[in-house]
Amino acid sequence: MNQKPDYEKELRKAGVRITRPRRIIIDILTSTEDHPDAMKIFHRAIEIDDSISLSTVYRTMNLLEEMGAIHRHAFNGGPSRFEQARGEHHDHLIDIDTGAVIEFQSGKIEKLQEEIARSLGYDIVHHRLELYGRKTDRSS
Amino acid sequence: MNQKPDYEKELRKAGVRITRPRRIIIDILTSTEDHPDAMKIFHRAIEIDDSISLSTVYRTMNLLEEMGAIHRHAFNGGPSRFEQARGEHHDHLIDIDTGAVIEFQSGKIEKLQEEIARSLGYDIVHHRLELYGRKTDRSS
DNA sequence: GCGTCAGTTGCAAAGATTCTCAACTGGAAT
DNA sequence: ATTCCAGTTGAGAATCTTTGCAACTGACGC
Repeated sequence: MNQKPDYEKELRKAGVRITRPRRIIIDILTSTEDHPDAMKIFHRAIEIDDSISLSTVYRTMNLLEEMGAIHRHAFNGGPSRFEQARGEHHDHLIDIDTGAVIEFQSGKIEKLQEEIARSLGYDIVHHRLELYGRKTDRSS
Repeated sequence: MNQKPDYEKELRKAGVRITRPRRIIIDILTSTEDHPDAMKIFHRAIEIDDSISLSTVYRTMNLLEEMGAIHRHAFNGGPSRFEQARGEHHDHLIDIDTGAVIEFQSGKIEKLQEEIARSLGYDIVHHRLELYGRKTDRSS
């Protein structure tokens, strides 16, 4: 139900090695529906291979984030939580009151970003757009 | 040369107290041109009042960020760095290779964001748009 | 298959950030 | 000016994340 992009191919293309810890961590990310934090990923990982270290989880998260394969969210000071960037790129609207994450996408915005970067002499490698909002109040 | 918004008035309006530590920290932020991290702000603060704690610096950063008075940047795993949100709102293009921060603004993008949030039933409180890019390669 | 070497890992330690809680303090009301 | 109390603070503990380094291991060429 959930498309699993071929991260291994992408990783190899990016010049990084496919190691056992990375394979396990990627499997965990591609097969979950929630937004686990590093510690949660670590616990799930050591059930499969108890030699994996928390450092490696963090390092892999940073690696995948830079590649644009996952997104990182931080709610009110808590630890970062991660989510697979499956399929189309999307951005996030975070509910300030509940921490809920709503995904959306806008080709128009993406296009504008490209234009802006180009005019400044840059190529966009990745980007982060987060809207922090509150449910429109219709009562009171 | 650098407009200093009346944060005290804004703070009071938001229902938070104007305390001595906060006044000092805000002064530091409004009178610097760089993007200091929490430790740097802390060191500058204790020169003025050596009773200020690092906790308070962090707490004040979070407070001001939520109010939209400052922006937070995080480069390749390093500590967060802060910047006064002076005048017009602007977004950031971060040079992946050097960590340089280029500011820009786009009314079009802002407007699109509003539209998207409204269509999802939200009012935007604040937002973060960061483009991570690399200088367009004209040689090679 | 075997050797090689740069990329990767685990561990421990350091660094960054948040949290707990008792003591303190703005500022509103009097 | 004095009182009062919710918001704030400092100190240190706890939590989260990155880093240094020696040992290990993919991937490539032979």
